[in-house]
Amino acid sequence: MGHSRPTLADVASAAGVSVSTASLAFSGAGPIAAETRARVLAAATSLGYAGPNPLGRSLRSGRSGIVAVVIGDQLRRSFRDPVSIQVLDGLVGTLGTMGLGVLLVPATPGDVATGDAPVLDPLLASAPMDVAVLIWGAHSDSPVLAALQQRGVPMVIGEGPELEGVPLVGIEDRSGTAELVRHLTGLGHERIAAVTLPFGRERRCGVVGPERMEQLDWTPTRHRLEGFADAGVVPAVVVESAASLVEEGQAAARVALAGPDRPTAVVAQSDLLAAGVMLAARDLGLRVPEDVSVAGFDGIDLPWLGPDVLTTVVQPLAAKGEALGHAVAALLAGDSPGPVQLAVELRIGTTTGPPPA
Amino acid sequence: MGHSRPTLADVASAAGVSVSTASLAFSGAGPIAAETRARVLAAATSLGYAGPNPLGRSLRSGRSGIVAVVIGDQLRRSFRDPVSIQVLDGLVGTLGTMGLGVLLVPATPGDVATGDAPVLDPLLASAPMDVAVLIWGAHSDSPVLAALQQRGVPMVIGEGPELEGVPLVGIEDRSGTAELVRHLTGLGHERIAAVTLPFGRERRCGVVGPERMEQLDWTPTRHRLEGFADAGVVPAVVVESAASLVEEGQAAARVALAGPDRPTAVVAQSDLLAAGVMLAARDLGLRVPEDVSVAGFDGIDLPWLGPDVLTTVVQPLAAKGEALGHAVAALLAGDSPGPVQLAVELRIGTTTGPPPA
DNA sequence: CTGTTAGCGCCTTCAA
DNA sequence: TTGAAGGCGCTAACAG
Repeated sequence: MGHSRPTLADVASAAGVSVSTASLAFSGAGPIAAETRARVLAAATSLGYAGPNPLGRSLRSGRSGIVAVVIGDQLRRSFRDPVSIQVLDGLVGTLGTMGLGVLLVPATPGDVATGDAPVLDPLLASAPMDVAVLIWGAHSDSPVLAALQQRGVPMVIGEGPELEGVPLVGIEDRSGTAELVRHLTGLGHERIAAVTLPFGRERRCGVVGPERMEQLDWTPTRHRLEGFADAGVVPAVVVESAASLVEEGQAAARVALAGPDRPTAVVAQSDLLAAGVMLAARDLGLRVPEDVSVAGFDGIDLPWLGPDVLTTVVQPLAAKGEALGHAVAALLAGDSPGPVQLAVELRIGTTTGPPPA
Repeated sequence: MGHSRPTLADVASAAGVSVSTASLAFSGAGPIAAETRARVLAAATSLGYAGPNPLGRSLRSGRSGIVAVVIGDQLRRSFRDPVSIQVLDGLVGTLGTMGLGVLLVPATPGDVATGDAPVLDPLLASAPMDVAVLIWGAHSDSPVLAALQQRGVPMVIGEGPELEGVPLVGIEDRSGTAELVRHLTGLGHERIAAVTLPFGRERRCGVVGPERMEQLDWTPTRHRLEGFADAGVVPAVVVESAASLVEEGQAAARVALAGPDRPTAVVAQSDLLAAGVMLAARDLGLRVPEDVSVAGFDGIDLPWLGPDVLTTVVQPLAAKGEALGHAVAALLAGDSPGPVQLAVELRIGTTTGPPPA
């Protein structure tokens, strides 16, 4: 009783003005006498009024100022990867300057696995959001897309499939990989293994055969594999990983480097995977790059690789986040921005060299 | 015109019922005939109505369903650390089951450094939020605290100072460190170095003297140092790091292990720092643990440490996130939960052993 | 420059 | 079991 938080009406009456005048004093969106404004602000201070309630403002304007970022099943899986973190950082920063906040929305609920039924997190259907960003991959058949479309929430996709009316922000995965592969063939490599990112929703780890190749439903994975073909190379073996993590790369490399006709080079689709490949090579007693060359993708810091510098395709991660942010802004302004394709750069390190004689 | 999204009123009139009845059909919070309900739902589907608008619901209920998580200056700094990610994951999961979403709110704006003035991110003042969580440390004089208190937003603090009426979730940093230090003294170590987490807002890297010790304003750093005293040990040298990162630990260790009277053991206040210490030791030609013992804190996975297993104090990270989530729930339910102190566990690995003879 | 009026979409009394 | 009415806090028209 009595000590509920003051509203704009309270402030207005304390200052002896009308509510709309008080509103102007805060928003500044209209002419107001400096003295009136000061009086309103003084009244606000004395009442402990901290500014207009965002809930009222939202309802009135139809905008919440909230951008949902849809993350995979679990945060710890999606964001153990510094790649995602850096993109998110660029996004949060860009949106922040526009007064927009980022709401983390899991695609599926965190508590219990419900077996087969692809249950969606209720937040997807009920949380306030002006736009949704699918920051890292999206499967074309994802129920997430359907749910958002049903709500009429505009979307921005990072690294995903092309969808009608959905702005896309990607990088030159394909030509970047091609350039990397040409670097290796230029050094004389002929048997090159590929360690890939996940293929789709169900995560597996192991050698990819023709039938599995048909199930490939993750855009960056596909693009980066296509880069091999562009360079005129058929991988000696393709090993799929279950996630972009060091230990996954290690497991995949143990498979890729086994067998009689060992590849002389391994191209991993992420730097973390590449780091795992290096560890596996070390465990197998192989020197890098004398016995086997290793390359990655992303260009993140890996301080613990020690004296080695990974050969990799550097992608502009923060810029990707910013581009996603600008696409969001454009959408909110009523535009429908076209796809953005950011440039990558091949960085030659010390982990690639000529194949063993 | 005309194709604005349908409202509950539209659905109600299409179904031939009143708005309040239609509301009941969706919320289920009241008696309604199954047939009426079905009719409303059918009308909703045919109109493409995706459920009650969260903005209207929020204004009415006074709740946004949004929990702000205040992050440090930059995401990439705060969340490059797997420790924070795992806590955040536990928090997002727990809040998700209660229908609450997590909004990332930077403490300071991301775009430009404004020199001296400690500018706060405008989201802190204007974003909708029912509760704010300061997940990782809070300085007692932080303007963030003042801003939130001014708005009347209830807070939960992880690993921070005790504040009147603010629930705190912490771990047994102090006794955990003490136990670790006793393990080392039990092995015979007498000269033990400490590599600490940051001391406060201004990040430095280097040896800590008495005057700097007075400026210590970060709770976990302080607690973990106090653990030394509890074990009856005065560190041979205390080196402060600027962040919990591998390269920082490496830099700190280069300082700690220099000089004539080299410590025989290094206790780092995080596992990432400890990993850096190990790299530095390797660079200096020191074997671990034969020449120097190394211990950490956190218990995260470090697959690339190779055959070594780090001796460390394992803290329950996901459980910390869950505890934060439960504190939020309690606050929203009108309770004021007391402080929570989670247990830690000393895990002896292969990186600690007797000092060199 | 300031006040009046009219909702934004929803939920919750209360009465029928 | 359903309907009618009121208002959550704010802002955008318009009128003065």
